[in-house]
Amino acid sequence: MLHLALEHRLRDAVAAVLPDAGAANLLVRPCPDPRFGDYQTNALMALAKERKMNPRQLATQVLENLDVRDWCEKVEIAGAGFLNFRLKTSALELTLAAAVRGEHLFFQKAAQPHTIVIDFSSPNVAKPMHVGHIRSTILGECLARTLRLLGHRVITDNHIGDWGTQFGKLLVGWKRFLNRAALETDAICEMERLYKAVNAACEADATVLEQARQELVKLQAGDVENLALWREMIALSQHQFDTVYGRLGVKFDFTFGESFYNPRLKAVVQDLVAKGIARESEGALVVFFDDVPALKNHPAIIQKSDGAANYATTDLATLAYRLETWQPHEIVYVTDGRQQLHFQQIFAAFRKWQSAIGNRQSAIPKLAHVWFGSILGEDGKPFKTRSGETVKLADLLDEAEERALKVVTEKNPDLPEAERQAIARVVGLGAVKYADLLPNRQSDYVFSWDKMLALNGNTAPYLQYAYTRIQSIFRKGNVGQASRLSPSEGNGKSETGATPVLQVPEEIALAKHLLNFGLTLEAVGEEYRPNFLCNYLYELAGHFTCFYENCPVLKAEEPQRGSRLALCELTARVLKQGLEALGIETLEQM
RNA sequence: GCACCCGUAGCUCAAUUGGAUAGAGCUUCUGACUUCGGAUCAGAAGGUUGCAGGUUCAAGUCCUGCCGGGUGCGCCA
Repeated sequence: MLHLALEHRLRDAVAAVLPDAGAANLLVRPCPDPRFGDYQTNALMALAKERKMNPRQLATQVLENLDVRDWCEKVEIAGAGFLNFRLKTSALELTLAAAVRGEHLFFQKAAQPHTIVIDFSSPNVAKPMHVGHIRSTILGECLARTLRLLGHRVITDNHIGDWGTQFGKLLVGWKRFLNRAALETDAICEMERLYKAVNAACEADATVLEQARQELVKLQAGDVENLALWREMIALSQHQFDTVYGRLGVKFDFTFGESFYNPRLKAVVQDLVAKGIARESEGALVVFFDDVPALKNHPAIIQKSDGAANYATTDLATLAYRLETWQPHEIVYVTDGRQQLHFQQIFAAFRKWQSAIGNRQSAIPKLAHVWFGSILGEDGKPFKTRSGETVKLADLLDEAEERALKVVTEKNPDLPEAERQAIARVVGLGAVKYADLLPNRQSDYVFSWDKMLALNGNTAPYLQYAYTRIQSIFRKGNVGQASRLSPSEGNGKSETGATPVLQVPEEIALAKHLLNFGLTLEAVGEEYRPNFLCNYLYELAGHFTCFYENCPVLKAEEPQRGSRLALCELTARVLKQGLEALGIETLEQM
């Protein structure tokens, strides 16, 4: 929070010394070690180097023009040219007091809100959602929530796989092997069975394969019966998606599947050819990237030699649609890392296309492929069930809740069963999500029930527990909801409406960490890395427990009691808000 | 063969434009007032960041080579 103010003043000071210096890299970040101070900037060293200046001398000059007396003790020059800032306790108290009054929760909305399209989850019709969809879904949802929290206009779009060659086989299966009763019991399971049955039949009998082709051609030609069946398959699948998303708390603004873009594909291909971006090669229409070294040997096919479009065509049409419909600043794709080459091609082709159209550089959105690694089993190989099948997402969530219920029952056997189940749902789902968000997204991670449901260590239950302990203080102290913080009050009348007065090191450390919530949210949004937020919240919980161990709240005398209650309240609100950004719920007790 | 990603403590993972003495958890060991919830906390132990060079005031991070692992590579998505 205050780092922004410091940054602002730093820019002024640098501008006074070096009027032509760019401000973009003049960042103020938390110190890695509290002994150096609370915040630092190392930007002056880079700046000095650029201009072949003596870094400490530059630091001295900047310091002469730097006025941060409102917030900081004496600023120090250290090492090769760091500036170290140490916050005044009074500045901390003022910032906390503003938060108590509900003026902010340690973050600021973006000064210039962006429109950001996020494409994630993307399951396939007629197939069960499985673990392969979990990271995309959870990461995408978290990014959407975080960016919205920061004030951006976020548009989530589920690009489901509702078109393609598999429907030929599915239609054959539907017409020949459909078991209506099974379809009503478990539609996805039945459709999966049909697909497998036809696949097997195709291998045994080539005429079945031919039938599948014909059904596909009929579907593509708009055959009424096939279209109706196809729509039914989508509707049944959507029902499954909705169930899973409902459990996960995931919502989409739009679900424009691949088929949505069918009517646009021809025009896209024609335009790419007309603009000289795609050309014929071996019967197909292909985009070559001679000017992009990494893609020199990887051209993209946008129309197969049989005249059909493929996924590259659909993705380009999708980009064009999003651009003309929403004029976004950014379009973000959350998929696994294996699609890196594909998205490089799509992005490169799209840029060529846009500049050929004559779109100005500034009108072309930033395109980001937010990719992630695989989920592995404890044996280090792709995560599968014991029998070697992919793990269905619904089963995984069931198991998470079951395992959480066991733990809850063990810890709290006296709670009524319904309550234990409600807790188990929040704890179990939170654990799964957190386990997915905590690792750096680009690394593969090993799936472990024991680790994610562990009650200590860097896990969701630990954070949820920290939250419930705070709530417990309020219950015990009879500090009801009504008398607690709300944006409209905070005139000091209520017990927690008191202005925090920071006296002991644990209070100060906790307060300083609260201030960095916004910095963390911004980093998550800029780097698309929710693990920054996970680690921030874990550290926050750590600072809180340290405070909790050393600073009695309810037993303290006024005004310290009110001040500490306010610290508790602010911590609880940041924990709740942070977990909410991760898509994880909190509980009053567990 | 080419391209991309990864290699950090016994294990699982962090490390914010390259930034100061590489941090957590698990495990092990030692402790903590009938405790505002012990589902907790404090402390200890654990490292030549795969190897060898290079750039830099500063390298886990950038460059080159090598070793080991994963993934992808024109008509699937």
